[in-house]
Amino acid sequence: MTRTLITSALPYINGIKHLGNLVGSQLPSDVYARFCRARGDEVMFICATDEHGTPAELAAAKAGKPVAEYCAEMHKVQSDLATGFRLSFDHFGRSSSPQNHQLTQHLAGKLAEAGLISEVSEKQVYSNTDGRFLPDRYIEGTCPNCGYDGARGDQCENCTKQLSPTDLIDPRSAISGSTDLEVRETKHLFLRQSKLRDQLDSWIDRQAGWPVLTTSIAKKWLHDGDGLRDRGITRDLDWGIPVKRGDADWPGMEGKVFYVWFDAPIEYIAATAEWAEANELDEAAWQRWWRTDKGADDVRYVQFMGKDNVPFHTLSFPATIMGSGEPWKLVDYVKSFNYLNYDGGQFSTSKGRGVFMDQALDILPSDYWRWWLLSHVPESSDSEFTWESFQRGVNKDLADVLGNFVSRITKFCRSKFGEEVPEGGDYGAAEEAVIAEISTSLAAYETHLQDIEIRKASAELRAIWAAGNEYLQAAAPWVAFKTDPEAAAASVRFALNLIPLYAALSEPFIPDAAATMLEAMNAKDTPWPTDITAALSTLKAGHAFSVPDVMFAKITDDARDEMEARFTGR
RNA sequence: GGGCCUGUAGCUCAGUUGGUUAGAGCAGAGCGCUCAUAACGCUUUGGUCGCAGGUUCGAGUCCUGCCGGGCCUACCA
Repeated sequence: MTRTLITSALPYINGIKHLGNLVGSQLPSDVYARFCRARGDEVMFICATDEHGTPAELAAAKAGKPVAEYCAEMHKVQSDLATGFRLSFDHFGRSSSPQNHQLTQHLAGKLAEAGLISEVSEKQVYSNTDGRFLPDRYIEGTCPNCGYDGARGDQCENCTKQLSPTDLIDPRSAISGSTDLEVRETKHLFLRQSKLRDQLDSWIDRQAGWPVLTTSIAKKWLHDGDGLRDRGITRDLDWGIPVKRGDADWPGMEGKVFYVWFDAPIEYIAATAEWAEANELDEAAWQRWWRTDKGADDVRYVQFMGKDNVPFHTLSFPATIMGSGEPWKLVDYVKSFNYLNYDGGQFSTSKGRGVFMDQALDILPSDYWRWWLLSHVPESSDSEFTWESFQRGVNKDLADVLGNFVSRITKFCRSKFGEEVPEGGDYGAAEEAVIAEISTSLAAYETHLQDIEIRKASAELRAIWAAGNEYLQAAAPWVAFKTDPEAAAASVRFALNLIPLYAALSEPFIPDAAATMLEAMNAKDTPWPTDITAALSTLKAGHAFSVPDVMFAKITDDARDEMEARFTGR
């Protein structure tokens, strides 16, 4: 049996994510996971909250809560939203888990043993008022280049000049506004990625078929300037994984924690260990997914992420894995996405611009969002959410093409033959033609899903739905019924059989509607089809069904205008 | 500044290693149907493929330059 390990980039803990975050990783990874499962793969689908770092500490402070408590609450919120969107994670973990602490410290120890960790002393800005070191972008001041007074310590947003915090005139803390800042010496661990550059480079070269977006970003980092730079993997923070070499203390690193980008990808592995524990399984149960010496050599590992995450997944994390000298599973395919914009601009948390996951579910069921977002997923370039496009896509594809098909054939059957599959007549040339057409489409659909070409897959799925309406229109059982009821019965039987087929094929995209269709057709165990002829003969004469409620209500113009006004932001 | 991506019908996008008359969905127009969520089906109007050169028997596809949009640029994550 094919074994597929799938991870989605970890959503950061400091708030509810917007639709752009959702469509850039979790949603497409869910489609792929569901498809792999339906096809019969053994799947491990992992995600988690990314909980460490300065923004988490600040968000907790703003909420007036201890950071551990804040993170626990937000994890619950994000976990519930994942459920709301039907994200079918086998485990939704936390990067703050004991498993991740242990594994992160273990890997750091191995890297140190391999000579891939160096200690570097550097000067950083410390805020006495805030009682913390400030990352570059948390320092604001006046730009020495253009005079803009809101410039950040890493870059001036106004003139785009790259800065360092000490360049700023009248620097202040972006957190408190305090000017009581000083430069302090602090020691940090660096991952010596540069020593692994050639190994990483040739590894990337061997990955034929990765998206250009993925490889071009990796190549840029490998070859830009002096090549891949070493990277600091520790921070002066309270909240995080304490710096240790395995179980042992790390002299000189007391009070420091690992950098979130060091521990976050390790959480993919640790979350699988969390899954094992949650299911009362032993270590071997998760190790067979991650240790090539313990069964993971036949696993195919696919990662999903937004483009901003690519360097960490193609370079830093592989460097950690390779450098450890231990047989951990490396990723086989890195699927990356561009961004989804909101009506001519970016989604903005601070400006309240755009739709966030909790708001979306308040407005409409998850299938509506899943369908539109997935059929517009930003694969080749950034894409854009507009209410008009959302309304059109949902109304046309879901309500008119799929929903109305189910509605028209079940209601017609009920009125002429009752709520059971009618008897009589045989399939003929018309049915054979549809079978041939859907067989061809199915092959294309599966190819696109295998290749993780989500947009193309959605277009193919839609074409399969449309084939049902085309068939009904040509067969016209409402006409045949008057002169040849047997022929009408055969047509109706055939069309009814399309419903469970559609449900099985649609499940990766719209799982709730798929379940509704199967329930209505009294066909809950319908498998992924391998033979369309057989699939369309599954429901026999006399098989009882019920007419489902309207599956997708249309979005009216008024409702659309209302939502548009509500989410414009300020 | 550097790098990468992108510009194809009114809109959203496909267009394999260059190969005849550039495709799909939506929107528009016409016709048909009346089972259905005024839904469905059929037909059809739209494109000097961003601009200008070049290579080639042949360029949407390759090369150069220019113009527009976007992203990344390593201490936010």
